[in-house]
Amino acid sequence: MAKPTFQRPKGTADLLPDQTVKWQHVESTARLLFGDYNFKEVRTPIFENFDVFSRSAGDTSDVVTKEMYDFHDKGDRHIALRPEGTAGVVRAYVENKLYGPEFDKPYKTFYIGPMFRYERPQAGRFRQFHQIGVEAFGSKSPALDVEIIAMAIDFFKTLGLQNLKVAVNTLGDQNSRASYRQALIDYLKPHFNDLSVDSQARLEQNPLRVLDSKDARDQVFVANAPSILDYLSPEATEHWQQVQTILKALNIDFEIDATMVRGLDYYNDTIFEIMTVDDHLKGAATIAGGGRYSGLVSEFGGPETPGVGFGIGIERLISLLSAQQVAPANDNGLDFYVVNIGKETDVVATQIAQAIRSFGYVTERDYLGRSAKAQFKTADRHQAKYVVTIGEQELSDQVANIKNMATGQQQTVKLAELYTNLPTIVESEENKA
RNA sequence: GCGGUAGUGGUGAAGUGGUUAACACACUGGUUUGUGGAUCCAGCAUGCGAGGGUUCGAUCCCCUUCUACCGCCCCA
Repeated sequence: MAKPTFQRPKGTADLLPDQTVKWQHVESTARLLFGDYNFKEVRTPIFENFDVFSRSAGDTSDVVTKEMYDFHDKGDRHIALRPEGTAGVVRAYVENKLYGPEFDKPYKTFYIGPMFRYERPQAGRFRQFHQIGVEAFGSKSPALDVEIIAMAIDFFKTLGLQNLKVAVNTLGDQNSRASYRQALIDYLKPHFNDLSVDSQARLEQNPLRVLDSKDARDQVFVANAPSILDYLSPEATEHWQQVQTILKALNIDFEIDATMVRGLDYYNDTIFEIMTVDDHLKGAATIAGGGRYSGLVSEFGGPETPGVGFGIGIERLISLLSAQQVAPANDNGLDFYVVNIGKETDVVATQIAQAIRSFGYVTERDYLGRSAKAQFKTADRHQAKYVVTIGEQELSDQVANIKNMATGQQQTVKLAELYTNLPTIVESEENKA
């Protein structure tokens, strides 16, 4: 019998050091930049009561009906791994009474962490994936919508991304949306039999989704479908106009995509997506999506409070970064490598390595008792700038050799000197070069 | 949930129903015993995702399963 082998769960990934540098870069950039916009980080549980998500995302959304990663725990509680970040943050906002008068409005926050959806993995899609998301509660200002879009773009530009497209649309307020919904149904009903099977179902549950269809049969009708823009209430129109005015004032390139619909049911008014026009990601071109919502906070028992936010897919973002070759490379160059020869020098080798590290130099040594030649090869492979060599003779003389790997020159220094004055020695070496 | 392609060592990969599973890279050791990037030499898969089956015999044929990749749905 072979030993049982273990594989990571379907749709998950192990991120190894050459990947984690990129992740750290993305995350630290987000923390820095979002901080500039005065957004503060929150960390909420990665699992919640199932109802937190089913209540917020909408019962007809695919996320709830088929993609929820849920289970019953030992206390028979119905738990779900979060499929997106907004619901948990809203829950926390209400539970911690962050709508209280002592908190700033809008309450601006961001989060970074794993999300889970039970679906078939494929390009840019995983069962555990990660999002950087932001939410701002308590203001209906269109300026906030735009600021959030601007912040996302700022973030991508800071990372060095190019070829991005910003698509914006409005869903209108509750009334606009309801009347548009009816208009759409009235328009599509006569063509029911010519629609794709998927769209026939969508027409019943969420007719706006038909607009999003990629099926050629549907697109024929979508092209001539009534536009949401013609059904906006005066308030919704004003909000929408103001969003565009500010976007233009900030010189943000955007296009209005009247057929854009977002997957989660809670959105209204402004929605947007940022996607790449690189064909690298193809089916996963959208790297950020978000919009304005209302009703969520009250749904969780808080006061009626508007919100705006977006989510960025970190996997997709990093894959784009790599494709556009703006991802940071892993730098595993060493400052020092300690070569020790003979078993007797094993203890002092560690003492030397520790002393060098205490000055802040990246230091490695050999732990396998290998030959001097082998140790030098390793030092070279790791591009060590200096190699410190110590053998039995040096040990009894209380000295060590420091070799500058670039020049090949080697000098002998007293151990006491190395322990106390290494930076000075290094400095004089660097001045020579 | 549906459809398609694939699965050989650390990596890239060749391969065939039948004795020792090419080649390359990487790695390790050596080229007179304490010093690096070159050359040369040597070592490195009882194993061909897993489990069954067919067969005298299977990495190569069949079934199941797992996983990855691609597409649909949907989405980050």
